[in-house]
Amino acid sequence: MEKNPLEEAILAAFEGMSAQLQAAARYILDHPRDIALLSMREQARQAGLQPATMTRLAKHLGFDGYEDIRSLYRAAVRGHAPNFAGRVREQAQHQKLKGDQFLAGEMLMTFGRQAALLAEPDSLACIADASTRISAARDVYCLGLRSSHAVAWHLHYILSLIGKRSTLLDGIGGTGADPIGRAGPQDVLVAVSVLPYTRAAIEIADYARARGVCLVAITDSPVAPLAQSADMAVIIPTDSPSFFHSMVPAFAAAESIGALVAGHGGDGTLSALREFDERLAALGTHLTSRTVRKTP
Amino acid sequence: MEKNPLEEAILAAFEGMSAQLQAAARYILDHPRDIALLSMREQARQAGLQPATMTRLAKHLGFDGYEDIRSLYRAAVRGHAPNFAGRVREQAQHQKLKGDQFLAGEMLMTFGRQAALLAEPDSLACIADASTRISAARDVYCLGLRSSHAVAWHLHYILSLIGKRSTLLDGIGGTGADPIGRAGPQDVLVAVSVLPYTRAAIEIADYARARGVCLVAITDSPVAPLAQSADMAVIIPTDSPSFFHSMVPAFAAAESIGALVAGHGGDGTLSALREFDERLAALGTHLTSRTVRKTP
DNA sequence: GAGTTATTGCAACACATGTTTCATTATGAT
DNA sequence: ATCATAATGAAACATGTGTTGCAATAACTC
Repeated sequence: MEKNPLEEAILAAFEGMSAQLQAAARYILDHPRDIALLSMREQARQAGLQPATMTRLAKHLGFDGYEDIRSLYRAAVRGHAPNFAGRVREQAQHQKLKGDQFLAGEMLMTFGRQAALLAEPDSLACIADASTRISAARDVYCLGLRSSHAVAWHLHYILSLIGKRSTLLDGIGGTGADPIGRAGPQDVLVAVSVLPYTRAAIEIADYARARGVCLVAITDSPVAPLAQSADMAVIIPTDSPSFFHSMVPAFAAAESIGALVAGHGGDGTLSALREFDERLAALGTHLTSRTVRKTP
Repeated sequence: MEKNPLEEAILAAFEGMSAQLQAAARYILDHPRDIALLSMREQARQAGLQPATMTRLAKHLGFDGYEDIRSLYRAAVRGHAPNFAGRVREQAQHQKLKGDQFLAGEMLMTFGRQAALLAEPDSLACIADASTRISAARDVYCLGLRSSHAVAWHLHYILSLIGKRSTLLDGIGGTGADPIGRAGPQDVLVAVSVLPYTRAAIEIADYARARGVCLVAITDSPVAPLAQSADMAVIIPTDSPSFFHSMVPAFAAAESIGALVAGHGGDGTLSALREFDERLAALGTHLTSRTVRKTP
């Protein structure tokens, strides 16, 4: 059944309602989405009721007016969260989380919603398309500047791990764009860029495109500069309750793409991972114990 | 991304639009659900545009008015399935989603669940505690190697943005641990490390602890090496349907911590952000146009 | 630089909105 | 049957809505 914020409240008060109020309440229970979408008068029309009845029901349920009910239902449609979000909200309210923890909770719930958006079929198709292009490429170049750097780096790291020839265009020592000079039509450039778009990223992407490199964009809108010139784009949300645009969705998309490319590799990936492990073991890179060491 | 009935029509007409029309079009593409839920004037307010612009865009796209567009988007929301996660599963079953998209969908749903775990009160308390310690610190050192690098880098980036004295211990040029030699009890080291734990990260963390530096760990278990020696630890999940342990939860935690530190800053943060903007503007780092550039 | 066209902001307009009030009707208790 | 209370429909009201037209500004062409 659909999300219905007032279901319990209405069921609890239903018996004590008059006929008209019950009819209005029934309409709300049966059409939660229309409560969000239609005006109160249009709802009353569709329910065959007087507009005043809707307002009266709202007051009967303890609200100031019907606009409060519509607002609640709009939030439900807008939130469109999986069940865990509702649970976290209730918990937050009951425990009276304050300040820091409230904001952090809001941010994390936003990340959850964003992950859900990315899990929708058209986004999944884009992620799969991107991974297919990367798997087919001779070389992969990963580009992300400023807030996008972490995303590009992460994808580069995963691809390197699985033996894919990946190059990070990160500008260290002023050499950022040099490697792209070797790229051609058999290669892929994965460029990450969100508002505010960095000029250098766009220019490098244009240059690569001019060389016939396949451009895969991870960006925040279909009309963003990168998306318009890309061969394909993975569109990610960046909205956040905080001042900072969130890079978590882009990071999640990049990790998903990297994992899919790994899955394409078959025996080659397995052997690359094995070589990696042996190399790191020889260099003593990782602790062999998973847990506590004695304090030195 | 969400259902967007006019995506193709907008993309096709985008280049021929004026600046204001493009901004309105972008708002529609980026907020399809709000198109259904909010009045045209409220949308214009949120987009920072004139109401007449919304009507003009509608006419530009061949409609009689903006109400036609809203009606289209309401229909899209009305047709939307109730439970997106359930819908993806059903669709997968009915349409026999191919391997890539199924795995990507599973990963993204895992990220959503992990976000929910991090949104629970004990995790939120740790995130808040970490942010409080960082805010109180004279200097902050961010450390994350290999797969943890992106997380450390992201936190470092946010802290730098808001004017916090942050240093990334990244080992470039073999100088990774050098800056920690200047650290003392007034400083914080944020170290990120998950299985397989890198030896260098643990050793640097130990060194810092020996110097009295407050150690904040972002790691995958309360009994991980880092957590055991840290002053406090943010425990993040890393499980993933893919071969690769996921760094998305750690990334989300780091971003949340950074945002909370920003919120502690008050006027200092605002002026730091302003200086940052001015510096970047002076250097021409970002594109001034949010949307398409003419094809070069 | 001048002229033309396109764009834009603003104000006015007709109409819709949600709420409140009043008069009428219905219901319940005695 | 009578009376008091609750419920109901309709109208009035203040405010918001989407659209249109006008004047000013910007952009483009010659």
